[in-house]
Amino acid sequence: MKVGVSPDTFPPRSHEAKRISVVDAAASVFCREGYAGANIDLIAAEAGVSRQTVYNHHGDKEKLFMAVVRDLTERCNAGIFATIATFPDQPADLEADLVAFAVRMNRNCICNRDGRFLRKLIQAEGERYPELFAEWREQGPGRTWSALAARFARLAYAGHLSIGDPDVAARQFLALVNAELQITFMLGGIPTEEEVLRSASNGVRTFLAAFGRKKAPAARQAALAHA
Amino acid sequence: MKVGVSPDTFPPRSHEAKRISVVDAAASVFCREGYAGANIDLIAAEAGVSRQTVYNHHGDKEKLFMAVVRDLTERCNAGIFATIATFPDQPADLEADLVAFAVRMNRNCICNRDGRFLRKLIQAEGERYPELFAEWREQGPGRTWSALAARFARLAYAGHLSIGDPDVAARQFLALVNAELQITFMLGGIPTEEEVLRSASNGVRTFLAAFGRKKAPAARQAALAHA
DNA sequence: GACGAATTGGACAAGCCTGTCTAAATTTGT
DNA sequence: ACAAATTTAGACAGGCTTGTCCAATTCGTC
Repeated sequence: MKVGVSPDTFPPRSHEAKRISVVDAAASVFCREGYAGANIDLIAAEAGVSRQTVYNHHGDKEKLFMAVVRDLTERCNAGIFATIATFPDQPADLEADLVAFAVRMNRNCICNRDGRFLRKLIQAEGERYPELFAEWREQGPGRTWSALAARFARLAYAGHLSIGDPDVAARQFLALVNAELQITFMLGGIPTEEEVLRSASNGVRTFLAAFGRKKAPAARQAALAHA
Repeated sequence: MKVGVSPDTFPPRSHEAKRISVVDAAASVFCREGYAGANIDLIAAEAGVSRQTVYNHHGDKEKLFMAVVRDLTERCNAGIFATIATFPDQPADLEADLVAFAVRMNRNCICNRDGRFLRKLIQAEGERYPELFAEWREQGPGRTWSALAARFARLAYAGHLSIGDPDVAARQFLALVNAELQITFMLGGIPTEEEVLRSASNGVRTFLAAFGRKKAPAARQAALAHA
């Protein structure tokens, strides 16, 4: 309607650019100040546009907030699935590969701008907009865990791991590799590259101690039969 | 000054009762609405006192907020250490005892009112009041992990566990037994008793698979020697 | 260069919130 | 029962914020 959409050129250059700029600034301010504390004037200033432009593009504060959440959800999910695609299916060195994967997951999905912002908005406003975040819950963690569980199941099937329930293993993997970063996340901080690596290394070591392929599966099955 | 403090009687009965009532209501409202969105009138109404009484007791909104955080921090820490005191030092059934401990930890420290409220306030306002929450960080998680690590070290020393770094093991224990509750916590929900139990059971099983003392150390070492 | 759309800055009303003040009512201890 | 302290309801000023309106300006396009 508004955009003529000529064939091979960006029709609304600065228009769309400003829209994005507003959403980005809004994400930052909503996270820093909370929904109630966020100030439209501040968002406009941070986006480098006038207050009126914010209203032109997004209607009102609540619609702007929803646009922010949808935007972050979409980008985060894209990042997560792109990262899961790099899961080591045929590991040369399983421990090293899993650590590298965990570090990628942290850097690209959890510690980056979108991840931190979305997490904070969910925590702060999740109860106020249940339907808005229900969507995130299904599209995000739900699918993430399934996809990751499938990868672990494949590793188990190939004999690299010894896993009971792949869904449980996937959740525990994520919990383990982030175990030492919880406090930093809680306070909104960004862990250093070294902290991420150490947490991932320790987590993967424990994960493999629990699920790593046992060299003597017969003995293990015998022990289980005993019980 | 204000309180005469006669020897053996509670000088300000309903006075102090109202103060507590205000702090409790304030905790609830601050959590639900965020600091900026919290409304003193609403807090007063929820506490069953007049707005003026809130100001009489706590001065202004920011002081009230600090009182809330200190209150929650204190009670949470007390609960945590009371629960850690119930750690199974001489376990009859290590797995069952650790599961029961994890469930207690969840019920008494993490899922209860104070725990949920404090977590949410830390997440939402931690960056705005660094010094306020730095205190929590040192007194809470710092000491919790040390205390828990000491308990695990003792179990290891007694031959019940095989642990490298007790601090890492303590953090990973907490991460594992809460692995399946993360999403619920994020959205401010309260997991059911059954969910808590399942997460704890799965977490402890994996924890013991990684750190449990092997029943047949000779066979295991033989297998390792094989490789 | 000219046209139309988007943007800007500012003024503006309406509403809400904090924090103070007051006089009346209530509670507390003696 | 009395006196002091506390609590209450309500009014109130001051400040801030949202969302609208409008005239002037800038920008992109033809």
